[in-house]
Amino acid sequence: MKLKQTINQSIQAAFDKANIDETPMSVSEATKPEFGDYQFNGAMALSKKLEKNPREIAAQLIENIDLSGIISKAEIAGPGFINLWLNPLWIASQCETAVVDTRLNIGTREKPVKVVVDYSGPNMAKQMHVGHLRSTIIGDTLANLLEFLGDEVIRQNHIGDWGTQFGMLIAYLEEIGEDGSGSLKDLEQFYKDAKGHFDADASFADKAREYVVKIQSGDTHCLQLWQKFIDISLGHCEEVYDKLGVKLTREDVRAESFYNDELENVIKDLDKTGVLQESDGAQCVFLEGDEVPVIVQKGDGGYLYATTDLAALRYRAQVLGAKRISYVVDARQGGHFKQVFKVAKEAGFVPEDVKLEHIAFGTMMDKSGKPFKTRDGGTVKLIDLLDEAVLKAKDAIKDKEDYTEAEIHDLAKVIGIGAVKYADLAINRESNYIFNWDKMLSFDGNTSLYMQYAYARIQSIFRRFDGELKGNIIIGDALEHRLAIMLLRFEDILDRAATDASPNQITSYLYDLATLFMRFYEQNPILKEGVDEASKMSRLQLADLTAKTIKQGLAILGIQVVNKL
RNA sequence: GUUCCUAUCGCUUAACUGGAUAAAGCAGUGCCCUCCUAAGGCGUAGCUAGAGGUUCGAGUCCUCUUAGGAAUACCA
Repeated sequence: MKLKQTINQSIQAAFDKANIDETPMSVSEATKPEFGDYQFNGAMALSKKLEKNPREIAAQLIENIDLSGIISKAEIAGPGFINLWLNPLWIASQCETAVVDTRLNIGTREKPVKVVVDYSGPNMAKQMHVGHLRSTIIGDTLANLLEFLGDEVIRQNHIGDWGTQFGMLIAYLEEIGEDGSGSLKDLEQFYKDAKGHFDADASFADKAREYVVKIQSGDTHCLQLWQKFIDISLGHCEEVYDKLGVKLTREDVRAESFYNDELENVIKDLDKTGVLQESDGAQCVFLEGDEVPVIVQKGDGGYLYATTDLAALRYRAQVLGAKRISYVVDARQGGHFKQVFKVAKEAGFVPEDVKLEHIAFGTMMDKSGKPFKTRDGGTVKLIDLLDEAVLKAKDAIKDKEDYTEAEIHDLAKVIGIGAVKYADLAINRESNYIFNWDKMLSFDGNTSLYMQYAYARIQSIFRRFDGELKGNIIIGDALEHRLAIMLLRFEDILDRAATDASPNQITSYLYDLATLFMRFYEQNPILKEGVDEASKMSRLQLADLTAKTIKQGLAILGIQVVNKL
């Protein structure tokens, strides 16, 4: 239910009736319960334009607000605020509609947008490390979210599978002469071994360099080895995706190498549009206002990542037909994307009406605020981090209840992985993220565990109830009123989170919802003695809708729930 | 040097995009289990980096200052 839009329509109707020929600004949620449910602040904004004092305008509007439908009360306050109270009967009926609907009465886009979400993008020469975590988690959430809202989402995993280091790696793979699966278990080690060999043995180094040229010129044997290497490395990534519950598959992979054949054309076409300039032997595009050019071809004829990105942008806009292209990449590459986007538009690779956005996120830090590293300074492998999360989760729950081994095993996975994801998604994505095990696995505060607990607690109500849900939702007291409105806000929250690509708006909302429910539940007994049947049924339905909303919200974040915790 | 980003309570974050007395959690600190999961709830204390400006109204917009961070020509 698009709650805000619905209220806005009522305000617009009041404008029309009052013969004010303006488009009102949107209502917003009231800042305090005393100020009603929603407030309209537009009277003050119009004061100058209409040459009237704001309270006068507000009074005029209030006379024309329909109080028989969704709004039950409207009051002027302060300099010209209009406080609005929603009709409890209407709220109740909307909740009743939502609770029996599989989509919780959330609409799908009238005009679905074809959107490419580019995320994860691991380098095939190395094991996935913590640096890939944020992109993978945030990107997957964004894709889930847009998908749920009805957009046509195309996931793209722009893996790094090309470049000089691969010559060395496949030369080494051939040298040790295995099928690869053994030594490649630990890519990090394999890379180190290859590098050691490369540095120590001049003839091997020559061979490695030779292999680079060979792959690039399409030598079948070398390409086969390369393909094998990529397959195994990608397999490692898929193991991580699987553990994380991220939906990326092989079909989503459009590797760097995928664009190889296009790179030459990119340069040619840039030249045709006249933006290309030579500088110090390199082919560059100089953008207005930028000191440093975008280099698209090196002095030696080689291409750069800007070239690949341009090819990818063109492919996504023209072949895939995307209208929105979102790159979920570290904030430090902001400058690069700004430039590449500009070049792509200027050169006509991407039509003007296509929205290009860099979904930037901050760096992952350790507890002391330094970049996240292992004790000896190495990068933390993602797979190890996830395994540790599950172990820690196991530790956290093992004393709480009597669980069987199997139950602990399953619970720990859901809790541990959920904790890692939720903690990442719950903060403003643009700020640096301080990784803290104790915090993310805490039962208190805005954590996945609290959300999962809230959900499980509601499920436990239904285990005790064991009957048939019937009857109406009755908004009895202030907490029921607030809870019901909170539930109806879900779609507004999702819409905004989608526009801003900010998952933390979803986590904040879910947390507020869960907290509000706990308060409601504390004050309004459901299954206790003495609760009349009508209240019981009403409260059960609100509980049900709360649980369903939490479940759906977490599902978008890629986090599972459990029935019992 | 230049450009960009950030600055909200001891810590991590909100503030519906310019609206009323800035809101949560953690960490403090009280209180509530004969009571539907105390893995919960209720209290309590504490904040917009500084100076100007725009506006009826500024954490939010503009200018300067300060402090952090990042990017900065052939790596991705």
